[in-house]
Amino acid sequence: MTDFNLDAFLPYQLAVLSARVSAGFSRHYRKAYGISVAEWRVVAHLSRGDAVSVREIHERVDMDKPKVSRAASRLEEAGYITKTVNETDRRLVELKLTDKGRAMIDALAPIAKAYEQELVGALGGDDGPFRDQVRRLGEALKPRQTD
Amino acid sequence: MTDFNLDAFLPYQLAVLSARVSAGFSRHYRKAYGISVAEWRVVAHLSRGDAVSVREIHERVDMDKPKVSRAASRLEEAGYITKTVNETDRRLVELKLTDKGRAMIDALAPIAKAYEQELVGALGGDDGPFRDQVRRLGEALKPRQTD
DNA sequence: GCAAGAGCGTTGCACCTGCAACGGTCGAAC
DNA sequence: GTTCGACCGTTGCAGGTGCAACGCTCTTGC
Repeated sequence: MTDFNLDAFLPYQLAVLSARVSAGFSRHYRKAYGISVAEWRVVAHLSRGDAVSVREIHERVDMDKPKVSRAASRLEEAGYITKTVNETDRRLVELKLTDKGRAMIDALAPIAKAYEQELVGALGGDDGPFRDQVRRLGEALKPRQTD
Repeated sequence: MTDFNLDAFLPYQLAVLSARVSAGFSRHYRKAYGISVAEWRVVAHLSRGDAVSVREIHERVDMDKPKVSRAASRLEEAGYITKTVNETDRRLVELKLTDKGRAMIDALAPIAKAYEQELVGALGGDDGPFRDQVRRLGEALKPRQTD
């Protein structure tokens, strides 16, 4: 009889860890700004400053197009970003932070850094090897087959 | 002006990694058995053999009660488990694998082990330190505060 | 025995997500 | 200039999720 120990199963451990980490951080912006994880990702990506298309975010952040599109719509409705049609290519929609959105990211960025430092502390202070392995695993799984 | 680099943000990296790892594994059972991640977790937890209540799974696996309840209902409908009321405490529902469910976990367990070995390989062969840190981080975030 | 409170699992509801399909726009070939 | 194909973003739809509230059952105290 198979006795499978879920607790020791790496995919499960990672899922639980990731959910806790995300929940721990999202509590910092969920209440204060009313945005979700998906919306946070879009805003964070826009913090670089230049206008970005939906497709670009879809490729850089790992979210599918509809998810980005809806997150952007919610952010626009909340006044954090603007959506304007690119006049040289009217298929593209340019997303851009408003002043309100900029203020939000300015407030959240240090909180994010601090939260990350908490995590690093929990790791024992040296996060280098851990991050390397996270990145290595992510790379190994990036494409799409194995089936 | 804040320039937040999402790619280097640990919570983001973990979320992406976890999603990829889960997707990579779920492809092994999604098509073959038509079950979701939540259902997989319930079945895996039931593989120990004894009947288990919804509440016990809710506590052990990190899923809230409604999620466990619905996953169990789907599994029952698919014929993988049975749900019976505990006669000594009629508030409790005992979940138990059917022969069909047992056959599924017997088939999936080696696949899960093999998949895990793939991940270990991608880590460079020595997964000990990585698992330690995953566990340590998970422990640090287990309770409920930071606010 | 009975009432109040706590525990367990389910259900309602609003929201989000994944996938496929769609309309609008651009570029290439003729 | 037209037509065909590709691309971009949005929308429909079915299904899953989180949270709160509910019904049923057990326990506790009287």
